Amino acid sequence: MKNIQSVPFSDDVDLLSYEIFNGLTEEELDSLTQSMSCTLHKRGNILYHEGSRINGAYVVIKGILKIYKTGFDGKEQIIRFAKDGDLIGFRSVVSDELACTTAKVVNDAVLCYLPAEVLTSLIKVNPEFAMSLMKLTCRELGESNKFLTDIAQKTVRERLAEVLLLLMDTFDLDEDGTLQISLTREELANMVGTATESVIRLLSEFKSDKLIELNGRKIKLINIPKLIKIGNVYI
Amino acid sequence: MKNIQSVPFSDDVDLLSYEIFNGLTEEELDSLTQSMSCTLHKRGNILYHEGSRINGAYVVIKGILKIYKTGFDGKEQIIRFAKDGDLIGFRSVVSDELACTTAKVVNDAVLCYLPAEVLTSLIKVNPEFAMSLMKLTCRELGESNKFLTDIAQKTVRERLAEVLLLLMDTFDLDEDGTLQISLTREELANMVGTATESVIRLLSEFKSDKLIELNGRKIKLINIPKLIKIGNVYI
DNA sequence: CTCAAATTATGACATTTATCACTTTTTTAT
DNA sequence: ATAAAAAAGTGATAAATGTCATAATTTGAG
Repeated sequence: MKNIQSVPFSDDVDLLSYEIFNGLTEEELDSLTQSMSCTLHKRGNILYHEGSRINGAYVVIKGILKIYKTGFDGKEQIIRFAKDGDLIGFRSVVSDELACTTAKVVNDAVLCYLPAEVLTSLIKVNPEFAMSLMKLTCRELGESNKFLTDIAQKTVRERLAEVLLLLMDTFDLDEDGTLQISLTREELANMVGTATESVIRLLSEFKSDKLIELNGRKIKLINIPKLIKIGNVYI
Repeated sequence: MKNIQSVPFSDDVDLLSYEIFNGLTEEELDSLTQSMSCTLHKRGNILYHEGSRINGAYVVIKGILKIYKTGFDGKEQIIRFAKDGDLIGFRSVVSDELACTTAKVVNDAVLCYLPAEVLTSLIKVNPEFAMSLMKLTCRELGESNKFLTDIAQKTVRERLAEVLLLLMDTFDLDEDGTLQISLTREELANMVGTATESVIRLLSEFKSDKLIELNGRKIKLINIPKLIKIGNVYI
């Protein structure tokens, strides 16, 4: 069994390159580097479960994770994805509540663990760090509210177009316009908030309408302005 | 015209009694009291509009406001209500973004204005205050994600039951079990994320099923356990 | 108090979306 | 390489919800 889900990661990691740590002093960064342990996590590995107690946050060095909630009937609702430079799990650490989401590795990831004490003491010692963390949370809150409104008011078709554009913004396209992330139809459905079959049908429609091209899980966006129009996305 | 939408409010306001200001020192509280101006706002008054720049936050001393986003077709989505002791508008101040919601007075309110500079300097000077503000935001984020999942996965019927219970938790019931807040059917629909007609029909159903009693905008909850069951609400 | 405006209510109907049952294709583990 | 499992795809159908039209009722400004 490939049950070795997390193994030590030895490469040097340069924390400074991550936006969140901008405000830290030289010494703070050094001691932070000391107290962090980095591990490699395989696809499918769950970092923490909704409802569990978290004793620290993770810095995503590499890879992709999905952050989702589980509805009462077991269906996942993907809240967001985390990628390089993102800090996950700190919401629960800060608010001192149980994890309200599950974090699962989608693309193999290198993660550095940041113990709660270290995080909270940094917040208390370095106001600039506290401020940037707060900014982060506030932005997330803004996005969450935006998405809430979309799910409440837009049709599934609109939301799917929007999600494709969101994935483009988050993970970019490669040279030929293909989304750099590949998700199952079910995962797409869990982002959009609909049934898997609905996503399958709508993707086919988008394909017939020459908005996208499909190649297994690879989605190539070929008419972005039209997708923007369908999704009623203004930026 | 009753266009006098905001008038000075002279009564003494005891900031200490609000949870958010717990961590402040005597002096900080004093100077805060100095720099704040309190005003009375009438029902219907809009404090700030989505998309506008905010130069400060407001402490709600008394009254109720609805915080909502406007969808692309003009339909409101109520994100939450603010009442005594709540701090509103600080998300935009902290994240340094335009307001992503509109705040409108539902029940006449006394609000104290807290200029951005004062707020940010407090965050930088007092780590405990920063921490409690961050906790607040993190909790809000948790709630927003919870609601997002509910809207994505639950039926309108379930969500309406849930919203009634949420209103009970937020605003309490009076002696005979009636919700202390009265909203129009449209406002309820804008919370639930559905059409006004659907709310009207479902409320009638709940009434026939002896779960609630209706008296104009007053809603009396008479079978809370059943509402919990219908709404799939676990606490 | 009075009247216009807003809200509530209701029925008929259209549309969207979910569900179920099943086949085909792809992925994954050994 | 191959079998088993997972995912993708499709059609038929049901259920939920939105929309529109219109009437009744309530609210609130003057």
